[in-house]
Amino acid sequence: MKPCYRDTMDPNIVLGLAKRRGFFFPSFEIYGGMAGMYDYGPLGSAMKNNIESLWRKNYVLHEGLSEIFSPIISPEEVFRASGHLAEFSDFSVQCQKCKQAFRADHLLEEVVDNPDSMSQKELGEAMVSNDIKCPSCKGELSEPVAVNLMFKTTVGPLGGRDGYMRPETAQAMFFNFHLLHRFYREKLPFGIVQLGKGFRNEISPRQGITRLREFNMMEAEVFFDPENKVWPGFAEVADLKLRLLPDGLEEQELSLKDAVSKGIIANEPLAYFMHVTKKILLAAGLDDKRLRFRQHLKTEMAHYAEDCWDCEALTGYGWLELVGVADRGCYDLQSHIDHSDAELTAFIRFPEPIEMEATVIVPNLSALGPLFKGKAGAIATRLGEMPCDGLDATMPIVLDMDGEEVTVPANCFTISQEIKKVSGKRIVPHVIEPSYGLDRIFYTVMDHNYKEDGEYVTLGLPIAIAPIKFGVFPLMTKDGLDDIASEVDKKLRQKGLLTYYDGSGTIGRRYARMDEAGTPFCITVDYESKEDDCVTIRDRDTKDQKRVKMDDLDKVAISLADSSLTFEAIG
RNA sequence: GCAGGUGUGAUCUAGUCUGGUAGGAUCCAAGCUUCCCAAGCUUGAUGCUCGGGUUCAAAUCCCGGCACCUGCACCA
Repeated sequence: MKPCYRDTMDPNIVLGLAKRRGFFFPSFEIYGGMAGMYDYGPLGSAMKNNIESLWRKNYVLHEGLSEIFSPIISPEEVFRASGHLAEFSDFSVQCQKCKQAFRADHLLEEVVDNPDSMSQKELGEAMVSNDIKCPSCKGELSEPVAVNLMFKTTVGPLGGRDGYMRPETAQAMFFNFHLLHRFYREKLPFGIVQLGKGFRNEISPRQGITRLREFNMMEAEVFFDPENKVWPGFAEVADLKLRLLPDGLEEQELSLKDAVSKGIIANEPLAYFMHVTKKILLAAGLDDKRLRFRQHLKTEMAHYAEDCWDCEALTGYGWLELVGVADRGCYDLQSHIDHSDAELTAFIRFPEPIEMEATVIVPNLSALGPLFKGKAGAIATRLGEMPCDGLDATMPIVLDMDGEEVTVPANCFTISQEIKKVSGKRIVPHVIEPSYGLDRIFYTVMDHNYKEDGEYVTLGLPIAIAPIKFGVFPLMTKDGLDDIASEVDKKLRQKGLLTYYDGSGTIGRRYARMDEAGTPFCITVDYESKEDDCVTIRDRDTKDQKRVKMDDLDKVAISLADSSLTFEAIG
C-alpha cells in the first residue's frame, strides 16, 4: 500500500481508521450507498462540533461577528440574484466518438454572440447550423443537455414556488443585510457568520469527504466602507508571516504588512482574515509546513472579485482547498439590490455636513395636474430628476415619456437656486468573505495527525479538537478499583469533559484504543490509589505518567482541556 | 456522464483463471490472569456489493445496477 503522494498519507488508511473508529463512513451503505454522502459517526460528530466551536471561538467571541441561522431551502429568486442559477445551468454536449464532454456555449463562443444567454433549443440549432464538431477528434456531438448542479425542489405539496437547496450559506447574510446592519447600529465594518449545510449535485463526487454532495460550511461575511477598508486587529498581527503563492510569482513567506504594501494581497482586512484562517487551522492541529495560501489566477477568479486566496493543505489527495478568503467587492449586495426592492446600503455620514449650491427644477403641481391628469405625477418626478444646466425658465421643456413626446409649458415649473445640505452618502458596502469547508478541514485534521510507529497508530489531535478528552480506566476491574474509576469518570463528565470509561482488555490495549481515537490523556486508578488517593495521568504523545491527587483531578483536567496547563507542568 | 480497474465479517486479505464444506490475521465481546503500554490462554459474534441468468451446484462464469479507485470532463 503506497502513499498517493510522497510524504503524504494514503487516503485508504485514513478512510479505514475513520470507519473503524466511528469518525466517518459512507452513508446508506446497507442500501448500496450513495455517492457524495457520508455519515459522521460518534467520534466524528464530536470532533466536528469541536472544530465548529474552535471556529466560533475565533470568529464570534474574538472577532465579534454574530451568527445567524437561516433556511436551507430558498426561493429561486435568491439564486437568480446570486448568479448561481445561471452558473449552475450549463448546457453540455458530448462527443459520440471519443465521449468527451464540452460546454455548448464555450464551443459557440467564436461564432455566435452571447452563447451563454441562449436556450437549450437555440444552442442545439446553432450547433447544427454552424457545423460544430468535437474539438479534439472532430466527431459528431450530441444534443445539448442541461446540467444543473443545484438540487431543485418545489415548496408546497401541491406545487407552488420553485426552490433550491442552497449551494452556500452566504446568501442569507447578504439578503438580510438591512436588518443585520441595523442590528449593528448602522456602523461599518461589521460581520456575520453562518455555519451549516450546502448542497451541490456534483457530477462525480470523489475522494471521501473532500467533495460531498451535502457538505458543511463555516462562512463569514464582513462588510466594509469601500473607502475605509480597515479592521481593528490588523496592527497587532501585521508582522506575522504567511506562506503565499501569488499569481505569477514564486512561493514566498511575507508578513501581512509587507504583502499588503507590496500589493500582493489587495488590502488589510483580506490579509487579516487570512491570518485568522491560519491561526484556526493550526489550532485544529494542521501542519504549518503543509499549508499555503494560493492566490486565484486572474482567469479563475470571478469577474467581480477584487482578490481571492485559497488556503490549501497538502494531503493524501494532493493540495486541497480548505478555505477561500475573497474580497467580493459590492457584487452580492448590489445584485440583491438590483433583483429586489430592498435598500441594502449603508449611509456614511460626513464629518461635517456639506452645503452645496444647486440649480433645481421645482414642478408646479397645481398647473401640471389639470393639464396632464394621470401622467402629472410621473412628469413631476422626471422634472425633479433632470439636469438643469442651460435650461431657460421661460421656455417649455420637451420630455420623452416612454416614447411619447410631452411638452411641458413654462408655467408648470420654476427654476431656482437652492442650498442643499448633504450630511453623508449612501454606499453599497464591500464584503470580505472567508469561507471554510468543514469536511475538508476535518479530513485534513486526520490526515495531518495520523502517526504510525510500526503497527502502532496514534492520532495526535490537539485537545481542543479531540472527541474524547480523557480515557478513564481501572487497572483491574475488581477490588473496588472499577468503582473508584467510575466515580472519577462521572466527576469529570459533570465538569463538562467528554470521557471514555474502559475496563476491558489489558491496560496496554486500552491505551492503544485511546491513542488511535486521538484521546490526549488517560487516567488510571491502580492499587496504590486506594492507599494514596492518587491516580495516574498518562500523556498520549510521550507516554509519560504523573500522579495526581484525586481531589485535584477536576482542576487539573479542566486546565489540561482548555490548554491553560501543559502535561509537563503538572506538579 | 465516459473509459479502465476494483468489490470476501468492523479492518486487511486467501480462495476466482480451472464452479463442488468460505480460510487466515487484526479488531470486537465474554472469561482467566495484581494487568501501566496492542502479552498469553479459553470461548464467542460478525462476511462473499446487490439483482438477474447459466448450471445438479456460483464468491468463482455471463448480463445489469450500486459503490469505491484512476484518468477525462466538471468543480459558483
